Amino acid sequence: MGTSKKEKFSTSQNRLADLAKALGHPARIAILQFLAAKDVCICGDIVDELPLSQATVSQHLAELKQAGLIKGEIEGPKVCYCINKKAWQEAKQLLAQFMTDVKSCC
Amino acid sequence: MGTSKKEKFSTSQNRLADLAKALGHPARIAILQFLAAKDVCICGDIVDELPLSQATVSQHLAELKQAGLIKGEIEGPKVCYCINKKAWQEAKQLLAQFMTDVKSCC
DNA sequence: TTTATATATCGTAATAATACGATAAAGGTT
DNA sequence: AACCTTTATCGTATTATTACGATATATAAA
Repeated sequence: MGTSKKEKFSTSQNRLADLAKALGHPARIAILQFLAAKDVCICGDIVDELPLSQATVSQHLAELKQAGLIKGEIEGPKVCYCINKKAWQEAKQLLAQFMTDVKSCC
Repeated sequence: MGTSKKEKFSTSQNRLADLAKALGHPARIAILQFLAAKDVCICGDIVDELPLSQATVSQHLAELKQAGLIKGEIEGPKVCYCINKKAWQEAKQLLAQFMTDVKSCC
C-alpha cells in the first residue's frame, strides 16, 4: 500500500518536491551552511563538523549530490565538496517562484 | 539505530528542515498550488483534485497544517482551507534568506 | 611494501513516511 | 429520527529514511 504515487504528479511538481526533500533534514542544512561559510571548496573536515558518524554524513552528502545541489571532486585521498552553483541558482529560482506564485488570500 | 539526531542541530536549522520537508512531496506541492490558483479559501473539492484517496489527502493536509503553512476552518459539514498568509511569508523569507546566504564559490 | 588517512559502500536495525480501507465524528437534510 | 455528506482518525501494510559498525577502496606517506 505504501507504494509511491509520484508518477501521478507533474515533472515540475516532482522536481520542486525533490529539491525541498533534499533540504528536509537539519544535517543537510548544516552541511550546506558549512560549505557556504567557508566560501571555498571544502576538502575533508565535513565529518568533524557534524555530530554524526562518518557513514551517515557520507550518506547525507550523497543525497545532496543526487539532488544536484553539491558536487565532489577527488583531490588526493580527500574529496573537495562545493555547492553546485548552477543547480543552486536554479533551485533558488524554482523555490522562490513557487513561493511567490502561491498567493494567500486571507 | 535509526533514532533521530535532530536535537543535535540548532532550532533554526530544524525549522528550515521542517519547512522544506513539508514541501517535500508532490501531493503537498499540488495542494498548495491548487489553493493558490483559486485565490479564495477552498471548501471541499480538494480530494477530487488529487489522484489519492480521501484518507491520504487528509493526512497530507494535516502535515501542511502541522508545519503551519495552511489553516482549516470548519464551515458546516465541510472545511475551508487557506494558505496561512503570515506563516507563508515567514517561510518564504526564511528559505530565500537561506538560499541567498549559501553562496557558491565555484 | 607497509601503514595511515579519507571516503564510499554494504549490511542491517530502527524509525518515519506514504497510502488506503474501514470507521468515527460532526453537521446538514428529509 | 433516519440519512447523506464531508472530513478526521484508526489500523495496518509497504516502502523510504536515518543511522552506524564493518569493510572496501584509493591515495599518500613512511
